[in-house]
Order: sequence, then structure tokens, then C-alpha cells
Amino acid sequence: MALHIYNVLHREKMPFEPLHEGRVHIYVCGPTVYDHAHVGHAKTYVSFDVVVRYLRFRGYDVLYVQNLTDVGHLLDSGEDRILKKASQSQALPMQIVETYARSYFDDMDALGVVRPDISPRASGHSPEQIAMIETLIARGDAKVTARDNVDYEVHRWPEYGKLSNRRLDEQEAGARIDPHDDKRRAEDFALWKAAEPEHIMRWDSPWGVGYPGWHIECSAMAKKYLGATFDIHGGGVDNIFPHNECEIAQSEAANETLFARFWMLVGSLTVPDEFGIPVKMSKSLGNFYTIKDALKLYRAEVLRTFILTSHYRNPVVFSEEALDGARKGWERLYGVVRLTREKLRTAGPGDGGAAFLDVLDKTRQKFIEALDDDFNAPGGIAVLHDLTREVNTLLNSGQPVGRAVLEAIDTTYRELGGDVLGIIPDEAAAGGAASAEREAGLIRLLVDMRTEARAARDFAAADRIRDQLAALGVALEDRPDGTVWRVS
RNA sequence: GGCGACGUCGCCAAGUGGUAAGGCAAGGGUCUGCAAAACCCUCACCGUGGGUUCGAGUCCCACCGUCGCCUCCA
Repeated sequence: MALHIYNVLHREKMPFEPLHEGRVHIYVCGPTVYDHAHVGHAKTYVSFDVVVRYLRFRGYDVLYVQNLTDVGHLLDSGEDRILKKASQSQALPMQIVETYARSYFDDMDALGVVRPDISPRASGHSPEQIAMIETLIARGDAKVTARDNVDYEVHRWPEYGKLSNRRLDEQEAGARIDPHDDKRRAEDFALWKAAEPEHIMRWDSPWGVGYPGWHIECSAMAKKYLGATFDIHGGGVDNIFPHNECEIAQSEAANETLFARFWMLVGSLTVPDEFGIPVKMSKSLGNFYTIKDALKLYRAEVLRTFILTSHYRNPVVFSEEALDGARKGWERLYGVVRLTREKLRTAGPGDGGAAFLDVLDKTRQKFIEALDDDFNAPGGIAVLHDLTREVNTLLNSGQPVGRAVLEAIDTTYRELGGDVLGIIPDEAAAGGAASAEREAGLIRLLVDMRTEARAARDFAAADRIRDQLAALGVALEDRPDGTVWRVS
């Protein structure tokens, strides 16, 4: 059973073989950097983070491109999002872009999302955008309008609608036409827009000073870094129409070849409203959670666990109960890793418990089986929970477990839970700094003192140490073979 | 109105034809100085009604309910 991916383009799971052997080219629509990222962004980018991590785990050489949209993404009113924010905060547009691009990377770093190999900005690619538009004009697929806009003429592309499964005659026509536009058909979209005097983000073009349309940016950048045809295009489902559909139309027309071979779209994240009905986040409803907000309440691994316990294609409701459930489930997984590492500190060199290596092999097989099935992360987490029961049983059994087996257990969690899913921290990340070492030493000293008190049946002193440590967020567990501690 | 998706135990959730993974919660036990953690046991006729099939949560139809998109959105 090889890797299968649900391809939105064909609405079915298909076996995945990259275009170039051993190498996967993937493009994911990045955010428009005009505000702090919210938990919906976290769902999308954590999902693709696991896709990329898993492809690498499977041995593929992955080239991952995720753009930053910093121009041309307009609001209903026709205003550019970046420009509007800039005028509101009395800053230059590129200050806004810089501020929120940094904020975005900070958030992604905090969530343990591996950075894309290339994070191209739309504003830096006007030569590529213009070249593509010129090709489309030469082909007769795009027209320069009387106002020096360039519009893509959708009726020229017979396959328009193949991704989102829409046909033009089914759409409500003319719902929104910008008064500054002079396009002839409502479904046509802008490749290039002439800049009004107040539009200070502007570039020279053969059609005068202007700026690119949102859709052409992704087409131009994907082609530049990944080629005309590449393996996977990702994004959130909410962009399937019009954005992704327009990308396909203009790219396949201009390049005269297939654009992305596989389309992977992530289900939306909603938030319960006052009646508990899931709705999209919006600032006006007061249900807008930034990643920074969420990270104050839950650690990154817990947020990732929450996101990854449902399949990436499904919609998810961001609720406190679900988050708390994810937290407890994660604590169970991390608890056994902590226990394993604690035992490793003092373990003897023998190979006791070697029969357990077979369990680890089977775990790895089942995990791969799950992830091979369209990146079924929930299935992968369930496999880790099954392993966790077995490891707990082993470590509580009293039989001697040698260093080799403990290391193999740790490696299994490190690779599957850490490298692929990003929910099991490294020892170092959990506190490898000098101060953390000192703290651990102090805690061990207190634990030893308590052990002596218990041996002397001085339970008052023992409980005092335990209670004080608990108040500081350090939980103790007395096990047959000694006391272990963990930071809660 | 059109397009798409979803409805599985109190909660979250996997499962695209062969008698329902996993986590949380709950109840009962084991262990423990007491705890905590862990382990064991218990806990689902898969929205409703039809149909196809030897056999359906899984396929088809209808209905009910929910969500998303229809040129702002990851």
C-alpha cells in the first residue's frame, strides 16, 4: 500500500507518485499579512506541516513553497487590505507587511511549524506576473480595458470550474461589480489593475502603473519556483472559488499544460456562537482567536494535537471541551515519553525487554499505514495511544528493561510523534538550558529528601514537599521503583 | 436558488461492503502510607425512511438537521 492522497480535482483518493522521482514540489497559499494570524490559519498550516514532514519522513526530497500575499488582495469595497491597515495605523504599507509577516513567522515557529523552503512575496514578483499576463493577452485570453486594467476572460477557458465544480451559468451573475471596473462580464477577474493616485503600492507595466490581481500572484510564484506543472497545491477550502479556480484557468492557459497534479484543501475551522452553533470567526462577532491568544491557554503541542485529532479535510469546531480533551490525551502521550526518558537516565546497558522491539516495529507499520491513507493523522495518534498502553504496562511490570529497548521506545515517539506529528517535544526543547538543568537538579534533591522522609514514615514532611512542589507546578508520582516528577 | 460537505457512545473522533479504532468523561477493581499516574473490566443496533447486495456506518434515492462556498477570507 503506497501513499494515497485525496485529490480534490478528481474528488477521489489517488495513489501518489511525484512528477520527478523522489522529489515533491508543493505550493500552499499563504496568508495575506495585514493582521495577526488566527487559529484557522493554525489549522491549515499545521495540517500542511504534517504533510511536508511526513513526505520527508517517507524519504521524499520536498520543495515547499508558501507565499505571503502583500499586495492586491482586495476587500469588498475595492480597497487593498494592506493599504487600508496602513492608513488606519498611519504606517507605510511595507511596514504593515513586515510587522505581520514577522508576527506570522513567530506564530508558526511557536507552533512548531517547519518553515517553508521559500516564502516568496507577491510584491517581489511583478516581472513574472507581467510576463504571464502578456502571454495571456497574446493568446487572446485576456484584454486590456479602457481603464488600463487587464481582465482574464473566463469564457475563453472551457475547463473553468473543474476544481470547484461550478458552471458559470449557475452562478448569480453581477452580484458585485466594482464601480472602478469596466469589465464586460461579471465572472471575469482582474490580472492587473491600474493604480489610482492614492494607491501607493504600484509598479510599472506595459499597461501603465498598477498592481497585480490576487490570483495571478500565486500562479506566477508557483511557476517560478516549482515549474509549470508540479505535484501538490494546497490551501483552505474557502479559497477553492474563486481563487484556486482562477489560478488553474490562467496558469493552464498561459503555460499550455496542467497546473497542479494534486489539490489538497483543508476544512475550515469554526467557533461556536452564543448558541453553540459553529460559525466562522469574525471580529464583529467577538469570536476571533489569534494564535497568540490560543498559545496563552494551551501549549503548542496541545493545539497541534487538537488540530490533528480530526482529519485535515474535515471542518473542526474550536471549543473549550474539545481543546481540554486534546490536552488530556496529549498529557497521556507525553507522560509515557517522560517516564521513558526518566528511566533512561539510570538504565543499565542490558537488552532486557527485547521482545518489545517487535511491538515497536508493528507500531511503526501501523502508523505508516494510517498516514499513507491521505495523511490520516487521527489514525496515527490512535496508534501512538495503543503503543502508550503497551509501554506503560511494560514499564510498570517490574521486569528489567535495558537501555537498548528504552532508547528504541524513545526513538519511536521521537520520530513518529515528534518528527512527523510535532506533538512530542525533544528533551532539549523541554528545557535544555543551564537554568533548566539546575532546576531539575534541585527538584531531584527535594524528591530524594522526600523519599528519605517516607522511608522514615515521616509523612508530614513528605507531604509538605509534595504539596509545595505541586503548588509550583511540579507533580510527583510514587512508583514501585522510585519517584518521578513532571512539570505540569 | 446553485455548488460542495457533514450528521458514528455524554463530548471529541477514525472508519469508502464482511458483524464499530483511539482519546476525554463516567462506573467498578488492582496498586499506593495517603495521593497521583498507570493497568484491568464495563460503556454504540452508526440522523430518519426506503432500495441495491449473500452481507451496508460504508453504495443508491428521499426526507430531516447542520456547516461552507457562490468573486473579501487559511
